[in-house]
Amino acid sequence: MKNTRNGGAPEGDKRRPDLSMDRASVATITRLSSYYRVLVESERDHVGTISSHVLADKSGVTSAQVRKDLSRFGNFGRRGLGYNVLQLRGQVEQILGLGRHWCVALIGAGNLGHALFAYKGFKKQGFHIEHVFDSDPAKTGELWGEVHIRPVSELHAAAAAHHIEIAILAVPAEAAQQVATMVVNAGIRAILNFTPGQLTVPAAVAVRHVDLSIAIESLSYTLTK
Amino acid sequence: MKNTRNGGAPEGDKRRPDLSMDRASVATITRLSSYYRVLVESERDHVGTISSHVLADKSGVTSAQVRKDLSRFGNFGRRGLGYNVLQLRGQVEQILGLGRHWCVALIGAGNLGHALFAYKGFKKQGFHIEHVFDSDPAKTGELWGEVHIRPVSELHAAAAAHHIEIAILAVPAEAAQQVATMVVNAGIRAILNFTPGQLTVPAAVAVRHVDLSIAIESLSYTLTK
DNA sequence: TGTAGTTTGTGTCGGTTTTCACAAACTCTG
DNA sequence: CAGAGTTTGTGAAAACCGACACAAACTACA
Repeated sequence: MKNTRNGGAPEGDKRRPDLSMDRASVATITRLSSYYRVLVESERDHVGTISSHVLADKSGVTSAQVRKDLSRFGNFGRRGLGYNVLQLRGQVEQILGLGRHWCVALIGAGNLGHALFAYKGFKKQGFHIEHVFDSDPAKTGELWGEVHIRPVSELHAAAAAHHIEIAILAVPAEAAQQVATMVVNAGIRAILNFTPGQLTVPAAVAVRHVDLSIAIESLSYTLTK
Repeated sequence: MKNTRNGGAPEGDKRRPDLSMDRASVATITRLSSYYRVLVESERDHVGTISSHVLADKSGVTSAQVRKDLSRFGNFGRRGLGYNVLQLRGQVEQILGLGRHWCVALIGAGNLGHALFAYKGFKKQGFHIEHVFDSDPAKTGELWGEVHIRPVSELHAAAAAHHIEIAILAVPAEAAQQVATMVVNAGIRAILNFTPGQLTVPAAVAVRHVDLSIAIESLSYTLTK
């Protein structure tokens, strides 16, 4: 139905209504997320139009970078004017796959797990942690808000029954690989990994690594000079 | 016969006993952190020597990458043999500025702040959260382990008195910039930022951004395809 | 000692990403 | 409506980064 190239509209319409093209790099997507945040903020402040320059300043990149990034997905701007905040927010939302409901499972109900569970940023963008698992029988059965903590052995069944799409790993380092394998076997294709160290998973599974130690070590290096 | 270790040789010696040279990229430092983790693990398992190939496999990169990264800081390996685990661990430790005591302040004693405070990975690598601040009077005065939560208004004085080197920001988004400015004014030159959005600070201040939402949005994009 | 095997360190190449710079497209004002 | 001013979109250049491949340096063992 949708031709990927130049639109079907004859009328000399050069616009590309395109939304999903060949894979963009993680760096590009990360920047899009920043733009998105700025756009939401601008929308809240009733800003109607925003230029690549302003968007760039607020996101900490160059204006050329903003234009290149956006033009990869379509011609969203108006020359001489800039970008319509409302429209662009919608476009970026669609590109990033936001604006819908994602079913997320949290595995590991320790300190970090609890903080992630309570973090409002996830839910605000459609990522709902509706299932929590832990291997510790002492934790199992606990009630967090409306969510019961269940043993990880139930992960497989729950994933199938509730269509869990993303797993957040917040377990001890020793258990990380084992749990990751369980997640994969449960049919979940995306992992947000908060454990240190490398996870080995099939190529079809997407992994994003958030490593707290590495972040602070990078600071330490900079300070040491 | 080049000198292998020591290196007391005067000039004409091509070796670089160098430890800190011109800025390496954040990507390089991030990989060094991964190597470091593998080295510590290997040391614990009484592995005496490790090749770039093995180190690469365990870190999820190519062996050429490992050698390039390490050779940027010195000639640590022995051809035909590999790297001495003990020595290399020490070298990387020194490059990253680990193996010493860092005085860290945590600002924001909410859920995330508490999880970060309890995270053992920091202390294990020398980053000691010895000061906790919060603006909420309800929190102020609470005792976490041996650390009293103090009002942020005391940050400036505490930073000077105790030589705080790194600040971890875990405050609500709205307060982020304001608190960051306070941190800078207190003379702290490194910030590990867990709040969403861009911080504006002088160029002399190092900032590393850990953005939970952006990480999960990148997954969402990938799943959306 | 000599020779076969191993592994590092690095020059070089290829690809990707970012920046630059400018024409085209549009707005705005008088 | 015309002309001045703005801003996008995008080729082209530059910078950056990782992979490759191989000589040099070392080990190991007969």
